Amino acid sequence: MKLFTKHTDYAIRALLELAGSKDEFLSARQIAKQQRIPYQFLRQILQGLIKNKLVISKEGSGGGFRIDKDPDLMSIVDIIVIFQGNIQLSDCMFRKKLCANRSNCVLRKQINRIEKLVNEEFKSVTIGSLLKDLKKQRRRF
Amino acid sequence: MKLFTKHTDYAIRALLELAGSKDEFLSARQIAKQQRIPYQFLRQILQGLIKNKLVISKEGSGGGFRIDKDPDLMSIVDIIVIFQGNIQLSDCMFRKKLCANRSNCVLRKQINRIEKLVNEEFKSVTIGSLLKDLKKQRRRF
DNA sequence: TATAACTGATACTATAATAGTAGCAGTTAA
DNA sequence: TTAACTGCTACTATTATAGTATCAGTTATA
Ligand code: FES
Ligand code: FES
Repeated sequence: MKLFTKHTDYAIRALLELAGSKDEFLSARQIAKQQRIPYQFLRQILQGLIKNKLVISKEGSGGGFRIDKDPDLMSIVDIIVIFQGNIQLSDCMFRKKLCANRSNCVLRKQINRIEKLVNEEFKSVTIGSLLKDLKKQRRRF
Repeated sequence: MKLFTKHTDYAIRALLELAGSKDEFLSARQIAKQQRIPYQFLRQILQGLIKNKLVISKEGSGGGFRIDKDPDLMSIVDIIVIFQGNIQLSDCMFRKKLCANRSNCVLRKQINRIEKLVNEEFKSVTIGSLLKDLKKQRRRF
């Protein structure tokens, strides 16, 4: 099971990179190289971040991307939602037709409970907090 | 994202069915009909449950399956593990090669933390507890 | 003792989700 | 003018999940 797809994974790395050099524009090429993300794939992802106003871009030579929201307010959940939709641990409700045996579905409420928990937990993990951890880690080693 | 695949989903339903008629042998055909699970698919799943000693089988005419472990000790996690392996919210550690940029991987410890939480929570949900919920529900409606 | 109702085992196919690639059009700095 | 960029979007590859099909062997029962 995957809570993070590569889209999300790479988006987080890219945002960490961007949050780390706040006022500069970094090109997709630079980020891809730094984080070893496939270039064209990263570009798709950056488009997603643009659309959701987490970053802004500058076109043309010397252009690139810059973060456009306080990293402390940018949670992992926000990013997951952009690329994978809402966090759901199981999606039977989402497939238009309901559970085959809906009356049996006592499981659903348990799933929902735990889903909520996961959401809460990941909401508190932000690009800002990760960046802080990252800096701490680098200082130590 | 899927915490439960169909394997797990159907396994839980089948076990609920079996736990509900503890001492009888139910055939795959019966369970499939009752829970509207594709017959051959269900048979695969039951084989998995046999291998892991959650149920026993009786061959031949009049044969079938019977639960073989206290439902209260049979947690959802046990079942997930059989069909999907350990609960992991993200699997980059599992793909033999490590994160492209491992030094950036402050995310990992957060994921692990929340993974642990999910595990704990689902451990407390058992076939026994679900069956109890189910009976309560049926009484009410 | 024939047969219908079963399980054991396993190979196969179909579908959908994820991951990654390619390429053209337009923008901008130098 | 050109090289370094982004915007956009169609395409392909790979993998995971879901589901099907079959054959061999077992057992109750008429
Ligand atoms: S409503 Fe889906 S597990 Fe039931
Ligand atoms: S070790 Fe994988 S998210 Fe990093």
